[in-house]
Amino acid sequence: MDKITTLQNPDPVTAANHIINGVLSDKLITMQVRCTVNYDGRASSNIEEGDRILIAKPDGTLLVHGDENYQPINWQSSGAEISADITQDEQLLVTGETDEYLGITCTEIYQITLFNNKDNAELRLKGTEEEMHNRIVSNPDIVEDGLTNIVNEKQFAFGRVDIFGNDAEGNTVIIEVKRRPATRDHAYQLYTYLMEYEKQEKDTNETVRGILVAPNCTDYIHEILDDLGLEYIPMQTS
Amino acid sequence: MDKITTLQNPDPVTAANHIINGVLSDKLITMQVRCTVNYDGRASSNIEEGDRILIAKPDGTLLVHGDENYQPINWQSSGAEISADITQDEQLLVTGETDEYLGITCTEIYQITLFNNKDNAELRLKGTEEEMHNRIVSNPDIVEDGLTNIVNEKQFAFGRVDIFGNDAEGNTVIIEVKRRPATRDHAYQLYTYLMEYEKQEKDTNETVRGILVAPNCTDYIHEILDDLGLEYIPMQTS
DNA sequence: CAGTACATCTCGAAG
DNA sequence: CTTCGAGGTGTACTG
Repeated sequence: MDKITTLQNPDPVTAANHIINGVLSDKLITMQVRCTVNYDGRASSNIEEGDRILIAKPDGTLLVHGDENYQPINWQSSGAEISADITQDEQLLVTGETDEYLGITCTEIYQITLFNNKDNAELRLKGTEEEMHNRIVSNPDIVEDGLTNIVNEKQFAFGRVDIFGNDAEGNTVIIEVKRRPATRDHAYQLYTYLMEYEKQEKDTNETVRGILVAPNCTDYIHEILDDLGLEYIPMQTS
Repeated sequence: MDKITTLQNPDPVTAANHIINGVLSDKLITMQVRCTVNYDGRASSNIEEGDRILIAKPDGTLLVHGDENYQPINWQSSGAEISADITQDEQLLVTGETDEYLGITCTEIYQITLFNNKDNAELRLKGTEEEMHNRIVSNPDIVEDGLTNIVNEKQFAFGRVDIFGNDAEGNTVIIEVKRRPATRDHAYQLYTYLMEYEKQEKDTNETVRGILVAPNCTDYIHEILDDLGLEYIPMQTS
């Protein structure tokens, strides 16, 4: 069978049949069309007529891409039931339905491509937060010399601490790890852990330190950390 | 000029010229190819050979879509410089570069489509957080009877409080509004505001309450709010 | 330009 | 099945 089946400027009925064909045989479908789009679900929207690219995937993903931006202008996530019909005024209507509705009414159909694709490869990604955790746990000295009793992902009533342990002086250390430059929210999260730990878990005479580990930190965020009595240690993702 | 220009099974050199042509004339480019993908930037990744769809937009967006999921398996956001070249072993290499690098090496080129699209339509979306703010400010009773001195977006040294005011007993009220179900981060944010307000702003005898307004809240989040001495008020987006 | 917060977030993993 | 948290999050808006 051919990898590619392409129709150019089909009439709506031929187009609908072609699409249904592609959906039934698990093809990756791409269309260049002029269309209006209506969405109703978690939010609702509709868009005026324009030229767009549609992608329908065998897993039920339906994307409407315009001429700019990473994001589709409208979409249905995987799991939708994709179908094609003819409206009363003889136009192609492509729909993706779950409990939400996405309808694409096509006034012009420039091209439809069915792609009989094969893709078994898997993506391997490096530089994740998990990797940073592992590096710290296996060698805590990269955060600070003398850290001991390291526990990864320690659960408390108030939340789950990324890395928990003691410093060289025996003080309790709560470490929050981020793979992105530090933000206010990161500071708030660590601060809340510190306060709640002190309220719920702290022994008398126990001193608790909060350390934010991230690849970067602006002066502004550093001030917030200072205000909140927290420390910052830089660490790259890889 | 034609809306659509399509090449099927071009040789790599013809393909590269066609792509460069499309980029220079601001076309929306779609390709069906067999390729490997390498990414290096905020993270890094590579993925083995497989059949995929490429989309290159005139704003510099470059998407590599597989046969499942809303998300591309790899991409470059708008602003990238898209180009096409021939490798030493005579293969088509499509790249998108900013300070990050995305390289797509094509071992098979099934089809390339240039789409001379026109899209001036705008999307209108309903159900935002701003709407919720407005509803509360114009009628605070929907949060709680007797709220007064309501200030929207009040700025403090420690951050910007969504809604600030007094309750019927004259206590200070800090309200954080979310249009989505409450999360841990929302609780931590509000808690930090409360603590910092008490530390920096509170008069003697002043009592401060923190209220999280959101359309929904799980038991787990409600426990966290309870632990932190915060309140939750449900409110729908529309 | 950085900082901030929303999003029809998506998506995978864990409980 | 829901819940939770990360993501190369992207995106718009404010100062």
